[in-house]
Amino acid sequence: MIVDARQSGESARDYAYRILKENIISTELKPGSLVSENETAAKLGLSRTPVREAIYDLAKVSIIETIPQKGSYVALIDPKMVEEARFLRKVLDVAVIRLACQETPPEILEAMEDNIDLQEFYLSKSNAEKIYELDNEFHRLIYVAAHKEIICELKSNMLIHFDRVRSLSVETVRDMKIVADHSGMLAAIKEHDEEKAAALVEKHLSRYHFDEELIRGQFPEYFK
Amino acid sequence: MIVDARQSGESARDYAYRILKENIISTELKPGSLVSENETAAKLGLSRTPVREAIYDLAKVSIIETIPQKGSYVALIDPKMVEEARFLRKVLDVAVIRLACQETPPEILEAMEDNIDLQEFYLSKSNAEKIYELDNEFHRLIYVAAHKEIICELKSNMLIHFDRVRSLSVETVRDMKIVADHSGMLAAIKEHDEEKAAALVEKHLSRYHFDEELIRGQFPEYFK
DNA sequence: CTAGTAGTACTTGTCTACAAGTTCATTAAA
DNA sequence: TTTAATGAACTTGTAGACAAGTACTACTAG
Repeated sequence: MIVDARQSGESARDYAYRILKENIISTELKPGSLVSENETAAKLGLSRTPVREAIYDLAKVSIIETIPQKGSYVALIDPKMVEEARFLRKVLDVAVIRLACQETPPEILEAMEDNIDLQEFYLSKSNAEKIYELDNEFHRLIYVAAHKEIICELKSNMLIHFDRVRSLSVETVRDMKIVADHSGMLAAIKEHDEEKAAALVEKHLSRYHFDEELIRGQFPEYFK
Repeated sequence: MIVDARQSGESARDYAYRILKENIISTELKPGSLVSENETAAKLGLSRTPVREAIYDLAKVSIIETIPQKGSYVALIDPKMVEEARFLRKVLDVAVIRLACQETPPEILEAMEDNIDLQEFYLSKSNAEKIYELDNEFHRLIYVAAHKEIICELKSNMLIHFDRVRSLSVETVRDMKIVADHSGMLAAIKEHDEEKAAALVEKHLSRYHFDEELIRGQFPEYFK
């Protein structure tokens, strides 16, 4: 497990959650592997309690399976679960961008513009990790514009299933297109064009296609 | 706080979660009131650990607010949060019933029929509580038909905001209509009529209108 | 009488110990 | 050799103690 330092102001629970989530998405913690509360606590320099709470959070969206008195395991990749995550994202993203088209405060529009500028900057630097972060933040801004922050939070937990298979896919020229998609979405929001925005979101999400057969061929032992 | 007995097979955490949720929805635990981990643990005959976990779950959907070293409080009724819950329910219910219209296994259709029969039975007995349970179960069956069980679970957590204001509203002749709505939905699913089903869901949800001004007038101190 | 301070009684955050169950390897008996 | 029993080493579930911070009360000094 890759453990980077605890950020200042981060509670033990949040720290454990962040590290576990990162390691599950990157499959540094392999699907099916045991995540012991004690072992994790030792690695993070914490006690069991906050680690346990973080594991429980992850278990709530079925990305970790806890069997009483036996152990907590990173869930195998379950195409049904990936589909649930994809579905949730699509349905909510479309519904929320429609709201954002109706009204988005100028300061959010500015934040979106700044975000896209940064995306283009890191695109020129080929910094995929930064683009990933900015991508998430851009979509979160749409939820903020629609006053749906809690829903955004719920969605992001479920998205772990999605992000994990995404991290297993070899993607090359995708970043350029997604930055362009974001520009299009911002334009649609400014123009109050719901239909255009909704169509863009659908197209955008289709870029994160999950080629199950390909990944299953490469990592058959990761699948349910 | 009203505490009924722990069900067999129910973990301490689930028990604490269930009791807290019921008391928050019924406003037996009043908005703004303190929910002490120690006090709750004592009342339920548990230790702090499972109670703490339950409180944390509720805090994740902002129905409880925990202030470090100060206390955990039942959230005041926040119209924004009620709206987020209503929005989540509407968007997901519509999307999911569309899927169910495409294909629903016969055993689920049977379960839906049985459920509606029971609703009609309890309607004749004027048993509102049983109808409430069957209502929830009916909608859950739609999610099962669409293979979206986890999403249903996520939704139900958020719905606490919605159910709480619902429990504050005096509703009289609503039950008859909602049972009829359910029959209509089942028919639409059988006929694979997505548009009809979606329209019915929208109409159905409009019956749970939240008359903010009325409730605010009655319980101003419950509001944010 | 007022202002400030110390103390008390709470709160949550974290840690540690113990209870109870599972798994697996080792050992002894058939 | 095979099989069954036993115990050790794990796991999570729960409980309770301590740390640290907040709020309020009562007392003391001016």
